[in-house]
Amino acid sequence: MIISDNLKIYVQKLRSSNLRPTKQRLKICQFLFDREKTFHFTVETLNKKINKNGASKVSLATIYNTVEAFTSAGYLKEILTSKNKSYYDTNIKSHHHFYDEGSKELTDIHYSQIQLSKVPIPPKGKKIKNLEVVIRIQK
Amino acid sequence: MIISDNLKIYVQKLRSSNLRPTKQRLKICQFLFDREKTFHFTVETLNKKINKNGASKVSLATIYNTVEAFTSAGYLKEILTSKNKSYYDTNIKSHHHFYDEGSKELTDIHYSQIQLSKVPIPPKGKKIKNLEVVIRIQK
DNA sequence: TTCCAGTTTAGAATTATTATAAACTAGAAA
DNA sequence: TTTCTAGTTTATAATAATTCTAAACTGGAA
Repeated sequence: MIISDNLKIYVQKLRSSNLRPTKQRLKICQFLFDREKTFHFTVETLNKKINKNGASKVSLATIYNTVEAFTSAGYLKEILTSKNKSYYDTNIKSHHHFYDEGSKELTDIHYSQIQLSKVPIPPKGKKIKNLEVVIRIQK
Repeated sequence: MIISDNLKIYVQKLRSSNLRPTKQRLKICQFLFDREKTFHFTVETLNKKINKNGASKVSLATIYNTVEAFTSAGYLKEILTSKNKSYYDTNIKSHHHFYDEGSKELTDIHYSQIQLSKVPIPPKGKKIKNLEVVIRIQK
């Protein structure tokens, strides 16, 4: 699934967000973003995949720190679920999800697949940051 | 905020779901459902409120068991958030939420306030159980 | 080359939830 | 009413996810 070596791009990207391009962050960048399809994950799954067969390990704490930093920087998006675990998505564009209650799997719904014809006005002094739809499905 | 003593109604309601109407369950029913406005809570907040000034305490384990039982029975609805904590809502009707990222508070959005003009077809063999919109707001 | 703020790390601490197993109780049946 | 038992409650232990801590490490400016 790895497309190409976008290392220089990642270095720039990280610098532009005041994140030092460390070995660990670049490794995680390559794993997350060098792919065609978007990727859904939890810290647990990311940790397993990153440290599967690597010579040098990335610590769990760093995985947590990095995911948090990338989310704040806008490179990742947190997904809403009812599980007590954080889910992330490499697709940061406005889009929605199917959540399969049986398999507990998330699938993207392209933003064009859902159209809202009416949206409420936010409370005074607040503005809308984003709008997410989760459609729970079952057999 | 307590409206009236609906004890008999709760006894019937619980029986109809094969839940014995125990002291603890009835106490929780009265607290949750004897009110005009709907109520958002976590197990933590519910535990505090139920045990605030009561002569007899309801154990935390029972709060968990009861909330789980009431959710399965359809008396409560789990709310989708990005926090690692379960949120529940006494409003089980189809409706949506504002989630204030600053105060971390949830506000109901009546279902009529949001209108969808296009909804995707679920994957084969699956059907839609529900559809929830969360609008994140900030200053 | 030096230096230091930013980063990584292992492990401890914390928080939310689930599991366990003994004691209790609602309510059917005697 | 009393007896009996499956369902329920409870304190506590166990587990799981995340955050904290503080010591060691490092990118990159000077």
